[in-house]
Amino acid sequence: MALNPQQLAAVKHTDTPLLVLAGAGSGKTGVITEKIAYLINHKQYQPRSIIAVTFTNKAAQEMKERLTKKLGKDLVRHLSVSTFHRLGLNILRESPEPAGLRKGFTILDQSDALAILKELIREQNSPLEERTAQNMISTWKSGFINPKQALASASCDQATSAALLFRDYEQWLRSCNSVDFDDLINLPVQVLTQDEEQRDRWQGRVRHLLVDEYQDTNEAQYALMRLLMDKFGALTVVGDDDQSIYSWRGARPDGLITLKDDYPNLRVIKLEQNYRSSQRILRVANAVISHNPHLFEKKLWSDLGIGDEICVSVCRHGLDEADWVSGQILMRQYQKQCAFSDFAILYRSNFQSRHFEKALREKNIPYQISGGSSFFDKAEVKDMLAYLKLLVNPDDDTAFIRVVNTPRREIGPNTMVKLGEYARGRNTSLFAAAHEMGLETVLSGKPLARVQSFVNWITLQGDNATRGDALDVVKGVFDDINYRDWLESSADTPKHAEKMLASMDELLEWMERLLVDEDQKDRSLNEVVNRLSLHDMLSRQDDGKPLNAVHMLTLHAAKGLEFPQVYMVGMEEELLPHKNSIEDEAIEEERRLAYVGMTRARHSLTLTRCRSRQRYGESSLTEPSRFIADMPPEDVVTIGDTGSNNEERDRQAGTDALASLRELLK
DNA sequence: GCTGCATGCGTTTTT
DNA sequence: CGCATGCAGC
Repeated sequence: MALNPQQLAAVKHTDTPLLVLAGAGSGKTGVITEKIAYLINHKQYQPRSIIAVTFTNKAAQEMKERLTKKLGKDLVRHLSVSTFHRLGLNILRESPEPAGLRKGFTILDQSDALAILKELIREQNSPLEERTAQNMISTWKSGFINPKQALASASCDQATSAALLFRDYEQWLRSCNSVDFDDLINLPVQVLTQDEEQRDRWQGRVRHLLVDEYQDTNEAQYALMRLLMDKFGALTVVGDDDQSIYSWRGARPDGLITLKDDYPNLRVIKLEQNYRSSQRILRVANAVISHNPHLFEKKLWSDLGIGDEICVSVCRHGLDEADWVSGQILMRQYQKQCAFSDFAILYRSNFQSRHFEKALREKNIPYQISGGSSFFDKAEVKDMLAYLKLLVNPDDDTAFIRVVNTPRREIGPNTMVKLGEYARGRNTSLFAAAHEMGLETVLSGKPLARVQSFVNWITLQGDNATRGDALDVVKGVFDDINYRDWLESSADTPKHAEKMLASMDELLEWMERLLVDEDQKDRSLNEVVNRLSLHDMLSRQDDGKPLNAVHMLTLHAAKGLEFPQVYMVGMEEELLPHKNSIEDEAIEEERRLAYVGMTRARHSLTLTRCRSRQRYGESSLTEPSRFIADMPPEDVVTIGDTGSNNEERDRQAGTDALASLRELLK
């Protein structure tokens, strides 16, 4: 890769902390990979002394691929390139005890955590909604506030209730030997702070830490970062305040400023040349983002030619929009003889993908949806994962409850309540409680025998899994419980059964692939389960070739990626900017989201909006997104707009009248 | 204790 | 409109 002077300066600056302010498409990932190569090839750094951190598994994966091309497999194997969460997991795995964990601990995803909160809300008769509680707890945790402090500082009833849930939630997690996503950052900080030996180990190892998408770090991640590189480490962080889109997860865009206070010898290098987009795309994107206040002045420019106008297509409704976009893709693909994978459809919310999926399928256009990983939300997949989790960590109550009666073992709610109360009273997991003699005071006869037979079976399978070939054991487990038959009999339709069996095969396929790593070394079942929990898997590719399919993703998931032709859909008020953000007056972040989306485009950018849209089955008229009005008119071509909403309004009035008539007739 | 239907409810973004 | 939860019957 040929570097421009600023990029070169960023690569060669290795002695003091460095902040690279990198605009969209300015080659920041290239700078990170080049710098890693430079450190190894010219500065004689050991690969294992370099740690690179990204925010998504996808980004980590991509960086690894680029590095492999440049440095070869042998070197890359020793490099640490991962998300913050995986890095935290690695630290915890080496030293779980100071964090109050035991080997084999489980990672709960947010739906697992939500289920726990739901149960606690029931127990405590708490007035809170699960999601609200989860958000509050997560915010506390990433700010290093413990339940006691949360309770002490609670200034309203809601905060007090949440703090009480927080207290029991933390206790529940520890007694199940489980961690949530926040713990994967928090607990390592605790370990490195308290355990001197571990701190020395890690600090002795880290010579250079590189953080991509720095604007998205939250306080906990920043603390972890500092702890890791405090002794000998040097630091390179790369970020762009205009692309900060995770403040709802605790990211602090002003962290770019804090850095300067914490590291007075910080060097700042700006990358302002964009190598991705046409001048027109950049001009429009800049016009939109210029309405935001800025921490750093930055003028992004491109010499890739003026390019085509940005097209704004106004459609009648959602189905129309999907139809139009898929038609355009089909036409352009044919005209230009380009790949389907050159196209991307970007949207604000996952639910918007529905219509597009349908339209693309109808036209036989291949597509792939990234993010919104519905796969792990499926009940059958959760069940299977719960079995795996239980083999590795029998104390995982969440998994225990999930699978204890799936398939039916005639262990019903009555038995479970008694077992649960007994376990809570002794502050142990359900699994441990089932082994205690005292359980006979609350359970007896068949129920007791059934519970004991279940836990014995789990113990046996777990032992086998740690000893023998993990895949064989797992397959054996599912055979043993006749899981295939259970799926078939529990499905409402044959079609559904087929889908569930396909999910099962897919998960087994994943496991097979994950059980053997790049070096043909066997991984433990524990490691595989961790990867599945973090959704940290190799991207699904056939024969190692990326598939030729239209990309469909959310604006959040699109960050860091680029596509020759981009369709940004649903450019309407209440979608982008999102309704909640309008209410919260948090428009700046929505504007950055729009900016991120637009700057993904290389050659062509098309925006679409609908005059009316179905919401919860009811259709209603929409307003164009305010961001469209911010674009220079001379760079924009609008099509399909009849100039007013009249026609649509009439149609809408007719539909409404018909609906109310029907309502009356009922 | 389990299966089936009906009502009611809801959608931001991710590790 | 689609999903999940809750109630009523077997």
